[in-house]
Amino acid sequence: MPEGHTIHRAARLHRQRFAGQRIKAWSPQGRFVDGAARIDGATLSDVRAAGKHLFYEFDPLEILHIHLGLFGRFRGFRGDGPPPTEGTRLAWTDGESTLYLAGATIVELIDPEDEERIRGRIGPDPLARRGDDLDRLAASLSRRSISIGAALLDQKVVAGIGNVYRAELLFLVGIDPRRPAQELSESDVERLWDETTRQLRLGEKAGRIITVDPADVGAKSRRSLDRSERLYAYKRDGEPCRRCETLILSSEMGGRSIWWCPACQG
DNA sequence: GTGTCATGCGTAT
DNA sequence: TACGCCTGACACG
Repeated sequence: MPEGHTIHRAARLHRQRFAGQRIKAWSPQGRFVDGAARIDGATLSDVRAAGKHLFYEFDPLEILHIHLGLFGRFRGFRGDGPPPTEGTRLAWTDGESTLYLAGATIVELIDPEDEERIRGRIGPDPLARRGDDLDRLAASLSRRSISIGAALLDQKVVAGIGNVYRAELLFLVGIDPRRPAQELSESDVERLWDETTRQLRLGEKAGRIITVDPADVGAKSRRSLDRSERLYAYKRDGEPCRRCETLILSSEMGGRSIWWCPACQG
């Protein structure tokens, strides 16, 4: 569900499916009636993702800003699809496909300047790489007197990482989440950023988070991994590390639970 | 049916 | 640090 990979995937799929199409929009739940009326009959011209934010641009110009929060979810259907659930805030169709959105924290129409403001307050996005990302990340980490585990959940540090990726990425690069962000070496930061980019790209493609190397669980391919085999650390407290059998630990960090292997993540 | 939990985040204290 | 907000899935009786 909604970490950065989900958001970028939604942008890509919705652009493919609906860009250039005239949209009929409504709000089954009734909490976005006015907004839906403003995009009803407009043509979707572009869909952009930035970290965990989505921006849908319409012609005549309207910008729909969506943030899925913890529970937000899209559901897409060929044709009309089933009736929307009670919580469906926004529904639209172009006649060929139907899209439902429920549970999102933010569903609003904004001005272009608002989009810029939102983009300006988030950090480098591993799924929208720019040349200076690594420098921005290193500079940002060197300024923070918090643990790397807490830093990774801060969207100003990296835009798009959530609680699953934070645990998994730190496992993959062998860094203890409790280590002070400032103390990471240049090469630690570089490895972390490369792994972040790699994993989010894989997640965007697959539509789910799978970080485990199939060889570590005796499987042949990533696709064949069972749901219970896809992650190394997240929610595995008390279970043996998939690489060294040491029991996975957990604690609170940055207001959320985190899990790590005390042996692999020195 | 009820209770709990969740891949988020802003605001109040 | 706590709480509220958004919804739905699943465990439990």
